[in-house]
Amino acid sequence: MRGTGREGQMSERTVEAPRPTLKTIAFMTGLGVTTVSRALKDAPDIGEETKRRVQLVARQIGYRPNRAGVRLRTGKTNVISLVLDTDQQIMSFVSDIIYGISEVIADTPYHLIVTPYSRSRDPLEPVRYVVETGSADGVIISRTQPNDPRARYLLEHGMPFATHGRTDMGLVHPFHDFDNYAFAQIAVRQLAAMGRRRLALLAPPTGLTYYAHTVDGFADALNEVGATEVSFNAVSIDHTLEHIRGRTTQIMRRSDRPDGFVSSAAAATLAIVAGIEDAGLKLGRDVDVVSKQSSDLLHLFRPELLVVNEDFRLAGEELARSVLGWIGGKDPSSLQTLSVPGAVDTR
Amino acid sequence: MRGTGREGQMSERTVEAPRPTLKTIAFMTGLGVTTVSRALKDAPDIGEETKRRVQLVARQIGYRPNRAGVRLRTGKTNVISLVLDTDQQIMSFVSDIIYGISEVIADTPYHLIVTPYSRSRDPLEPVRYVVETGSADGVIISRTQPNDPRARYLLEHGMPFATHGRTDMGLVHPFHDFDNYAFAQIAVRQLAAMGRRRLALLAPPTGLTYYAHTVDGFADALNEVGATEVSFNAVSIDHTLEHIRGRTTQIMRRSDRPDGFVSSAAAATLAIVAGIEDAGLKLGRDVDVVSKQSSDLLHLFRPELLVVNEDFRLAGEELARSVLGWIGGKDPSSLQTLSVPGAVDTR
DNA sequence: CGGATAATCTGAAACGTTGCAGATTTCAAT
DNA sequence: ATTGAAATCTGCAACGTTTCAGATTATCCG
Repeated sequence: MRGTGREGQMSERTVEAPRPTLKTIAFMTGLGVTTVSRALKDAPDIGEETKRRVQLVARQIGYRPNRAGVRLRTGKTNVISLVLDTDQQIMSFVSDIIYGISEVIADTPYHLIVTPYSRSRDPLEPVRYVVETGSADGVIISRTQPNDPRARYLLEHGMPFATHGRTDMGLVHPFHDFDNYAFAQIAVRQLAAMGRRRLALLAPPTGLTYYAHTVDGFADALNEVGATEVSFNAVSIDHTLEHIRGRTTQIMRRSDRPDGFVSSAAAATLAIVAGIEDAGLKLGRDVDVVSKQSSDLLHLFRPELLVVNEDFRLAGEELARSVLGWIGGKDPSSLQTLSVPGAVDTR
Repeated sequence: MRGTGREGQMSERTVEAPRPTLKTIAFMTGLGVTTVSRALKDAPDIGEETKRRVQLVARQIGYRPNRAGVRLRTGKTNVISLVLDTDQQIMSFVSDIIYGISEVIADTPYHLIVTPYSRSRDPLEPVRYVVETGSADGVIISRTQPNDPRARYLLEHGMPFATHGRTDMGLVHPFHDFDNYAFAQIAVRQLAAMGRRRLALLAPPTGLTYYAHTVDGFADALNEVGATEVSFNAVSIDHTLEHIRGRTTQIMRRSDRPDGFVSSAAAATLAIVAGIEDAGLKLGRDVDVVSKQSSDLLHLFRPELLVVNEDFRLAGEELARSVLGWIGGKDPSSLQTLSVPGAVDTR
């Protein structure tokens, strides 16, 4: 349109008005910068008319406070950091959580930044980074452990956070959790109601808090319905699908094989079913499987599967609300939510 | 441990040394702040020994430049913004892309911030926000369209970016794309080699660039192998799984039903197979399906499925490298990568 | 009318960083 | 010795914001 041809990557920029600042508004209104600043935040010592005038102008010219300025002056970053485990295999939940968080912070000044870490390295590292550099006002962590060094560290350093999953350290902090005790319980009850008596559990990895919840719910319900457990302990949903599949086949070839499975993850369930069929057995006839899932795919896979839904988007929303609440000064103990599973969906 | 009990949420904080700044180092070394600043960035007008001294001290006390300070002064944010469509259903790719990006920026000063938007709203909104507020040094966008207003806008405003998928506007910018033309082509060839002659394509949504690529590859290969197309145009992978399933059943009940499918997404493939079976037909006998997948699940679902893998983590890595490259001054035309699919995995 | 009080506004300083325009010192060439 | 250049270092100012400690004006009371 304009220019001679190769202007170089950055130069075609049209002449733009520089971004308006407080100074701009101050000049336009004839007021001092301080007054403008205070007027915009509705301070009591500014005249009503002045406030309206300033706010009108600000809106008209599309004023947006400069984040770096605010951050430098006040230390407030308006950032939430989501700490993610990069070498996780079960990834489906990540996007849902992110979407959930996004939705909640959409009409706040907050930004979401993703802070990855590798489980093989120091799990404290990302959290320490955030605290030391003050790069966020709040943190969300997942894969929570009963005695979670990250939660302890954040608490000690006064950094607001929320955990996905509970801890068990006698410390109070916001969390959101899915009631995995209830999940295992209703799963077992469902299987028992279908006449299944020898049940195996594919549990979460042992280190995480919800491992214990799941195992407890499973055990208590077994007891309640008078069924017995077929040990499947050596495996968890963190193992590769190949591994789960192989171990399932093994266990299904034994004479004392289970006639029911409870699976804590959808992907793992695919492997379990494959393993069952590798052993020449049939789902729904020889064995039933209750599985958690976070998106509605398992019924397409095998209609016979029994599923319980876990909503990770909701988790993201709750987690975001919790951190924001804590940052906003609410009592952490009031920011704890537990999502109870619905009934088993047998389709 | 210490204290009387209820100290309130923020107060347990141990007395911490304030974060070191340039001033701290200046004081410790007896130098001026400017000198320290310049020494840390290895400027030519600072003595060698001084540099070593300053850098040593900086490392010892764990100096980390204050991002707000840098940003305020220089405008450099050290942030990459990933613009995401929040009401996307096929989500599996999100986490992979994020992990890929994270991996690349891990040993750079960059942070990744996720900027969500709802497709129902103005797609230009998030991109405009980033440009207007200068909240990132570079942007990554997905769901790229042939004539993409976001890419055009970013280009016009001199904001470095990379697109996941190509555009077709005669403008040059970095991108990473999967070769969907090749995918459709080898899929068709594979089906033809298995004796399938009446093929249907479950394509990407029409608005996106890779729709055309896929359709072209499909058509060209059909022509090459002398097979015919059974139109499946009214559906795309963006439809609900229920919808795809129903339409598949319909088409499979027709007398001129297809004996082969090419599917552009794994989740959709589940629905296609369900639809096929709803119609009383059998995968591998009556019909074969070639599907793209991004994680290795489809073979667990039905071993008969033919799959081609698309690596979204790689995409994330390439996209991150591209934006960083552009920010770093590289020629955009040198930052375009195309990922060619491997052979069809028949297992 | 003096003096207090309230209401409203304001400049200066500071947060941490970097670019600019010197300042100081050293040393070689004249 | 004088000049000049090179090498090395440094104050100051500015980025945009908020807090602090007033300043100014208007209003009210006795």
